Order: sequence, then C-alpha cells, then structure tokens
Amino acid sequence: MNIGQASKASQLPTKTIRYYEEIKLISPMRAENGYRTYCETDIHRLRFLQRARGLGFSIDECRLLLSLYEDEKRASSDVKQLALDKIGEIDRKLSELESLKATLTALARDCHGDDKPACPIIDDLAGRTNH
Amino acid sequence: MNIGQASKASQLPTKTIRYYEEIKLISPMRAENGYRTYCETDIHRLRFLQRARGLGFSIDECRLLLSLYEDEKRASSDVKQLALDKIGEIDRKLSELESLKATLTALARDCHGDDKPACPIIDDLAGRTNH
DNA sequence: CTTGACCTTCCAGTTGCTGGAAGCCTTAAA
DNA sequence: TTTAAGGCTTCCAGCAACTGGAAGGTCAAG
Repeated sequence: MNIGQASKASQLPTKTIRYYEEIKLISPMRAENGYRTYCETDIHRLRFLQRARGLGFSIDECRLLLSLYEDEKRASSDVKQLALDKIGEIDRKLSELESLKATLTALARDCHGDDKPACPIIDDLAGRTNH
Repeated sequence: MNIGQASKASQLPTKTIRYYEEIKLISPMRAENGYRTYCETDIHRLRFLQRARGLGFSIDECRLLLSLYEDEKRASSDVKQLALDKIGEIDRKLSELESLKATLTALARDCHGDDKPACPIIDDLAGRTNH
C-alpha cells in the first residue's frame, strides 16, 4: 500500500503522513523503488492519529496513547493509571462537546428570524462545564 | 478584570490571551495605566475559545462559531445551516471520543497482567467510526 | 516512448502558540 | 519613603505541527 492509498484510508494528507514518519510515529517499510509501503498496522496507527489529533490530543499525548497498546515493559498498573487518566480527559471533552452541541442546537432551533438570538443562548456561550 | 484574572477565569495562559487579541478574537478595553481590562463578555469568549480549541476546532472555525452568536447581518438560514454543519461535526467528534473511550476502558479493564493486551483491543485501535 | 499520475527529498512558509528580555505599574513591608 | 515582589506592557525569537512548492525519479496506459 503506497502513501496515496494510505492517505485515503486514514484521511490524512500525504504531507502529514511523511511528517509523522519524520517524528517517528510510524515506520513504514520501503519498496525496492524507494516508495513507502504501509501495512495494516501502519494504517491503524494513522487512522488512530487522525482521530486523536482531530479531538485535540497533542502529538505527545498521541504517542502516549499509542504506547498504551504496545509497551510491554511498563508495569501494568502504570498502563492502567495512564488509561484511566486519559479516560477522565475524554470524559471532560465529551461533556464539553455535549454542551457545545446543546448551545448550537438551541441556536439553530430558536434563532429563525432576522432578530438577534435569545439572550439565554448567548449567556450559555461560555458553557457550564465547570459547575 | 486584568489579564491575570482573565487567565484564571478562562484557563488560558496570558500569552495566549494576548495572542487572541493580536489576531482579533477579542478586543478588551484598556485602563488608564495601559492594562487590558476584560469584561464578562470577553471572559465568555475566552472560555469558549479554550473549550473549542481543546476540542480540535481551528481558530478559523472558532471565529465562525463565535460569529454564529453575534452576526446580525447574515441571513438566518445561513446561520442555521452553519450551526447544523457544526452540529454534524460535533456528532462525529462525539462518536470518535466514545469509541476512543471504549477502547481505553477495555484496555484498563482487561490488561491487568504483564502479558500483552488482548488482541481484540489492538484490533480496535483504529476505531469503528466509519462502518 | 511519452504523457500523466504517482512517488521521492529538500527547503521554505504558516498557524498557533510559548518563552524571554527589558522595562513600567502597584501593593505591601521595612 | 524606599524598596522588593509581583503583575503588567511591548517586542522579538523559537517551537510544534503541519503545508506548499520545486526538482526530479517511477510506473501504467495509450
């Protein structure tokens, strides 16, 4: 599988894929002609990276998340704690997304005229995730 | 309210807040001594930006989202469509987060030993959002 | 055997911050 | 009243994570 197909499969631009190789997030094989060739595992990693990056996880966090699946040396309690930490973070993101969605949904539902949106929506702008 | 307090209230570093001013996402007033002063609306915007950026929306997308609440000139059907588009995007992010969480939860639950994680978890690495 | 769609590397530019220097403002203690 | 700490200012440099473009090699179709 060449980089173009990997790009389609992962929804990542080829530039980004090469960049991820440069910073050692993936290490695809090379064909005899010098072309990169991606195996199923590479594609999985790329798809994972595409999702996690799109959800606001940094490259280092992605590296950590990937390591959760692959690091055999780390004590299992560490792995577990890391996973639990990340789950907490994900829960926070989930509730933030929910509140953002609620705000937008209210906006789409209520603001049907040429007049300004109802005040409660604007008041909700900063979200209610912290209380 | 000075930048330090705004920083605490919004969970954004002061550097980032000044940067957001530079790119015209906010325009706080200035006190006589030259200090920036932030009103409630500014804080709302900052908190909103902090959340939206953390969820993977770009600065331009944030600008768009903010404009949804404030642009009186745009035809309401446009606003509605934009809001609906963004809601679709948020739904996608929500399901991606859910699948990521499920994967990590399975990892934390099942992988309690020194052995490698169970294969189904690794197989799930790239998520199931597209099928 | 050439045209067009791929692929390669390299290098420069962009986005979105982030850190540090140099200096002014403010509060609180000596 | 001076002075030290901490917060504020601007400016400029650097980093993270891409992104675009040039120059050129590879390959399948016509």
